[in-house]
Amino acid sequence: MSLPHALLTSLLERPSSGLELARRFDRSIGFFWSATHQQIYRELARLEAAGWVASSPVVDGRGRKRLYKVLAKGKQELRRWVEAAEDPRPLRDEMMVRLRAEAAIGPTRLGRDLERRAALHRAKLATYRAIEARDFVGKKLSTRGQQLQHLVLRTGILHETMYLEITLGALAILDRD
Amino acid sequence: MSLPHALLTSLLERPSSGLELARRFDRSIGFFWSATHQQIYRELARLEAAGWVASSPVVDGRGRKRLYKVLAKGKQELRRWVEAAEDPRPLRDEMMVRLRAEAAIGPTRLGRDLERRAALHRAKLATYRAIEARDFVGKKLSTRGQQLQHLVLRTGILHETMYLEITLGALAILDRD
DNA sequence: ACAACCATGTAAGTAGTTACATGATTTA
DNA sequence: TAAATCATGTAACTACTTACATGGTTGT
Repeated sequence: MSLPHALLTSLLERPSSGLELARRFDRSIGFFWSATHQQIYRELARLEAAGWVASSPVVDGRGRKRLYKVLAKGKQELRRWVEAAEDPRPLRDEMMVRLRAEAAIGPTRLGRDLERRAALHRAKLATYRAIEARDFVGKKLSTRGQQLQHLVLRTGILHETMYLEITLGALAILDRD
Repeated sequence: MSLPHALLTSLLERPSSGLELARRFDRSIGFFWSATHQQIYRELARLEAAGWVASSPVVDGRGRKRLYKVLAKGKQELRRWVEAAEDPRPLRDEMMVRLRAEAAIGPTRLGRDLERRAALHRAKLATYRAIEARDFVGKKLSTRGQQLQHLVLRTGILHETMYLEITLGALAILDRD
């Protein structure tokens, strides 16, 4: 159950409205834990009911806009969750299932989709590298927080690099026929 | 929606009962798409209702045991699914959320759980490497199917190697204080 | 006035998890 | 005959997705 804690983290970094959170999720934290605006609104209501955040209407904002802030109880809960032991969720990779299926019934036209996906991996990689160049390259004496944020970004880069290689490896095997 | 197709693949490799499938899922395909026996029984009933598999009672087996086989329509559906274009599911990594939270509110005792997880990654890695040594090392002239299966296994090895490194990297940052 | 956008939400459905239930067969 | 194991299921719940609804604000 990471979404409530992802929201708490994001709100600690900057108090926001639901839609602002949804938009920030399309970048930063959302790269590792995505959520739609429906999920976010529902979860914000739960966080408020639990006494972890408080909201107030924004007077100069449009319509029903509300600003959410983390309360002390919310920060406590976030700390509890960060320190709690939890097993990693088992790997779920649909493409591995497709590759085993192709091994059983192939040859198929799986290659077309693999090429499309290679392009997607390259695009994500370019995005991550641009963020790294902008925020982290050439800056020394970084704080603990910055080093951790850099590590998270490098995880994304390694992940995409690895899956790009796997995709190209699969294409090489399929093209051999 | 990969579970029905993972089951079709596994049943193509060998016709089985629900429990046998559940057990095979703890090894092989289950490394990439895990499922409990409850899910598997429910899904087998759906596959049969859709006319993709057929089942018959096993006379010498115990109790209500049934053997499931893939029908021609099921094989067709599997081929359709393998060839269909589908975007990769967005990355979901709870630990990345925890690392960002720790960057915001740290220091915490996250390190204890990171060490526990490093051990889990090492154990998975040892399992995968043992399978690789048993099934793939030193065998040449492998078929297309064997090459694909090896690629799937190597993906698992790369994945665990990478997350082990990330975990150790996070520990190095946290231990600096 | 009207389109485009901002902001929050409801409703319905699917996938997956957790806990429990049932009966049959083998083994000690 | 009791315990362990095999085999299949039901029930209740949570997380997530997809489609749609509602009303306010800004720009033309």
